[in-house]
Formats: sequence, C-alpha cells, structure tokens
Amino acid sequence: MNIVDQIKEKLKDEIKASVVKAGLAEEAQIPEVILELPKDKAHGDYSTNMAMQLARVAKKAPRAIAEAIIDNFDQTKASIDKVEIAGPGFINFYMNNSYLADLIPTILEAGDAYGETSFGNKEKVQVEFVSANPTGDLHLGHARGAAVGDSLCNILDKAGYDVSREYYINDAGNQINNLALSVEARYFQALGQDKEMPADGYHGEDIIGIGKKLAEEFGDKFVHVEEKERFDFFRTYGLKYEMGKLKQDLEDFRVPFDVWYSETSLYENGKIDVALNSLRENGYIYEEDGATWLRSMDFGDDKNRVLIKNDGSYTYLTPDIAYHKDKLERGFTKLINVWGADHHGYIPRMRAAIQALGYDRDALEVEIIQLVHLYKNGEKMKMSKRTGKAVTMRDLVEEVGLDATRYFFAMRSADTHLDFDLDLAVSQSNENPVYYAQYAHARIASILRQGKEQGIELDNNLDVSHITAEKEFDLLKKLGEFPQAVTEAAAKRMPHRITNYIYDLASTFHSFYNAEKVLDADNMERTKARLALIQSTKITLKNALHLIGVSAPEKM
RNA sequence: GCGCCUUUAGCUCAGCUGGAUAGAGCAUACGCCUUCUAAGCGUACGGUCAGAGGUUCGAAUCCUCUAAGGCGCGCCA
Repeated sequence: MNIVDQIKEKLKDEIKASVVKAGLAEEAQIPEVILELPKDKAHGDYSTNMAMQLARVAKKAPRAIAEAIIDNFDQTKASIDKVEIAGPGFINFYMNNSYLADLIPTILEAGDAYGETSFGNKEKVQVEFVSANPTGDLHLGHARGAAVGDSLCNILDKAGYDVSREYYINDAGNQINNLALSVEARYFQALGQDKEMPADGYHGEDIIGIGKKLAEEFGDKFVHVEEKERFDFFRTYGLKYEMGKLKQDLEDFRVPFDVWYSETSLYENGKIDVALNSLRENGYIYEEDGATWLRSMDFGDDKNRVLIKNDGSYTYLTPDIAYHKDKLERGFTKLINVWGADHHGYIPRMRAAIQALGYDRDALEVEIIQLVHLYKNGEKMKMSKRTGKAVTMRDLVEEVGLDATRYFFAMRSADTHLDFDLDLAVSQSNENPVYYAQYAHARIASILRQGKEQGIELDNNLDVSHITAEKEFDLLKKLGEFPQAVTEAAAKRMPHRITNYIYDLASTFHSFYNAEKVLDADNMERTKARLALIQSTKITLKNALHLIGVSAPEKM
C-alpha cells in the first residue's frame, strides 16, 4: 500500500469514528466511506458524501449531519489542514500535502515495478485474443483486437493477476482447405496457367505472393504431381507460411503470446471426443436430422446448436468447446476472450457449453471489440476480405507508425465504433496525442541529461521538504494515482483508462514545466528535489506507456 | 422480428461507486520562447448529455419505452 492509500484509509477510519462519536449511527449501519477526488480544486483534495448517505439512518438534514461529523473529527490523525461543509452536505478535506513528497523515494525505489498492485491476488487468468484465421493478412479489426488484448494483459499482469496470453490457431476447418486451393490457384496463375480461384477463396495479395514464390522455387513441378499430394503440400505450406507471417506481424506490433494453441491438436489428442462424451454423459446432447446437437437452450441460448454435421464433420463450435474445457482444466479460473463485434452472437452458446460441461458459466468473460472504419480524405474506405482490398495491419503501421497506432487503438473504449482517420493519424501534428505523451518523457530526459552535465547527481538521502509549489503537488498527486488507475483499468477491463491517465499525467507535467524551472544553480537543494520529482514522473510515464505498448523515447 | 453495441460542444472522444458549475483535444480568437525541447503553456468562445417517463436529497450515469446508426441471428468460421 502506498502513501496515498494509507492517507485515504486513515481519512476513512477517522470519518467513521466521527460518525460513531457523534452518535449518528451504529458502526454496522455506516455505509462504506466514499472518498472522491473533486473535479474542482476549490472543493479540496478529497470529499465525502457521508452526510447525505446517512440522512435516512440518522433522520437529520445532511448539512446538520456534516456539522456533527466535523465537530467530532480529529484533524491531526490524517494530515488535514482544513475541513469544510459545502453544497448539499459534502464534507471537503484540504490536506496538508507535504506527505505526498514521500512518494518520490517510493517511486524511485520501485522503478519499473511502480504501479504494481496485489489486486488480482495471483488469480490465474487466460486471455485469448486475435485468433485470426491463418488465411490472410491481419486487418484493421485484428489490429485493434491485438492492441486492446495486449494492453489488457499488461494491465492485468501489473495489477497482480497471473496472466496467460493465448492465440487459438484455426488450422483445422474448411477455411484451411480453401487456403490450399487458393494457393494452388495462385501457383498455377504464377506459371501463366489458367486456374480459377475456389468459390470461397482468399483473394489477398499475400496468397498471390505465395503462388509466385512457389513458382520460382519449384517451377512447374507441382503441375505434374498427383492432385491429393499437391493439395496436401499446398495446405501445409500455406499454413506454415501464413502462421509465420502472422507471428512476425504480431511480434512487430509488440504483441507477444505465451501459448499458440492449435485446433488440429484437439483432433489429434482426442480432446474433442472427451469433451463430446462429457456433454453426452451430462445429458445435453441429442441426435436429430442426422446431426448431433447441443441443448444450449437449456442454458439461455436462443437455439440449440449442431456439434456434428450430418456429413460427420464438426462445426466450428465443437473443437472450440474442447479448447475451453482444456483451458478450465489447466486451472484458469477466469477466461477472457477478446472477440470482434461480429462474433458477439456466439457468446451465449459458448457460455451454455461451459455450463453444460459442469463449469461456472461466468468463468468466461468476453470483451467485444467494435468495428473499425478507416477514413481517408474524409471518405470511408471500403473493406472487403473477399477482394483482398482490406487495409492490413502492416500497411497501417508502416503508414502511421507503431507507437501512434498502438496509442490510437488503446485510446478509445473498446465497445465504441472506431473511426480511424488516416490523414490525422499520419500527420505529425499535435493532433496526435501520442506525441504529447512521449514529448513529456523526452523533455524530462533532456533535463536530466543537462543536470548530469552540470554535475548534479541524485543522492539517496534526498530532502523532499523543498517540494512546496502548487504545480509540484499537482504532479505528485497525479503520480500517486497511478496504482489505482492500473487497478481500475484491470478490474473493469478497460485499457483506455490507462491512456486517459497517461494524457493527464503528461498534461500535469507540461503545466509544471511551464511554471517552474528545474535546474537552478542558485538553489541546489530545490534543484535536487525537483530532479527527483521529474525522475519519478519519467518512471511513471514510461511504465504507463509500456502498459499500452508505446515506447518512451529519450529524445524527440 | 429478436439480441448486443453506440448516441455528450462544429468534429473526434473522456466522464470512476449516482454527487457540487458535464470535461479534454481539434477547429476558432487572443496572449506566452535573450531562460531546462513551442510536438509545449495560458485565456476566451462553444452543451436541450438523442427524446419521453420513472427511481431519489441528487441522474449523462440506474430502470422502462421511443427514435437513429452499426453488428449479429448458418449443419460458415
């Protein structure tokens, strides 16, 4: 628990004590003390609505209750300068903020670890995201899912969860056969021969590339090979090629995975059969019209679902159920799936399946990523996977830059439709907030460099009592909020909270920078204290930026 | 038809557990570099929180209904 939390706890305890002392309510009747950070500075550093909450229990007017509370309040117990009653019955606390300076050594010592909390209690959480079919390039929607998923994992990790990041490889279904046929067609075409693309073929440029590559490497060798063998080769080759590209693209996007989970492996090790048997034993399976069905309606789905088609093959759902069963058997108590909006209808059946397997349906949580629309020259760009005209993640990063792309995706709440204005993101103007945040970091780095050149070193027994200016305390307060920002972003699964925090912190620093000078040869004590303050800011800013996969440059 | 998401300043979006006068950025207007990075800071302008009811000390926030836009509703994945 850091200094800020400690002060808040003291304040809460003293509020409760005052309520009891004033005879307003029994201890058990007191609701949890809510401390807010007032938006308006004139309302103090913290405020509570306790008096309003107690109005019913105490049968008194809120302002009278507030009077009674502060009459019994011991200010010395929580570093308080002044207490006031305001508005309908708010109690505003004005803190003696000198305690905040103690944050500096805490942050300097914690370094990269600053912001870590034990909120998650090491709970085993599995996050599955991206999981795009290996049949083409990653497009914008995947990029958003990758950015949000990765940021979420980083945040959960920081908040004390035990996180596994996983990618489910759909390497078994029909789409892979279509991939093989598409590769085959492109190969023939590269050789100048006529070959039509399959009806559900993949028209991406990457597949054309594979065809050319194979033609160059093998010439017309596969034209003369038997069809079955040829198909198998193209299937294996195409899959390997696509997966390799996919992994590279994600790595370049700063999105690492702990586990790449193959759908095919579920066929090979019999886990699908095990899952089906389990469902059957539990009595949630029946046969009809030559197919095998799951009674998902028993658990809130609006239809029952086919597991085995009348041609004997599985639907997409079946191996996925086996995969989720496997996740739970590996000891994860929370499964978070990050899905595109076009899959949201899939949630009830997956939840139902988990329940039918005998697990808690709420173990599965699905974060839906809404669609991304790309705008260029003020016009919406058409995106079609079929014609292969979709803008790929790689194109986007190349054009916009990695940091800006990651920041842009992390900036918005995932459940809103995102209009990605390409012209705006590409422009190196200050409209792009990533520069704003990075600039703050680079500015700090520059001051620290110059301090060093002037021979000013940070010593360990620094005296923080020279922190006295209002802008300094504003900055400290913001630094102290970081652990809570991480906790809240984790609890609510909202990475964009971190981006908001970053922006706030950068803004607070820029404001400080313009008001106060750090390096001052005439006041070496204060200079040292301020160097420590901005070093703390640098650490916090960098930690926060890394949570959303954005770099913190030393120079700009 | 049913389900999910969205609707807040001219534009793009925040808004925490229901809290005080709803906030940023961009755009517009005006200030601030002989001084640590002006990719910055400051001031001003800008609002029927889609609409209507309800809950209560108090609603952008919770509930119901309506409207608009998006997505989904396969023995596709």
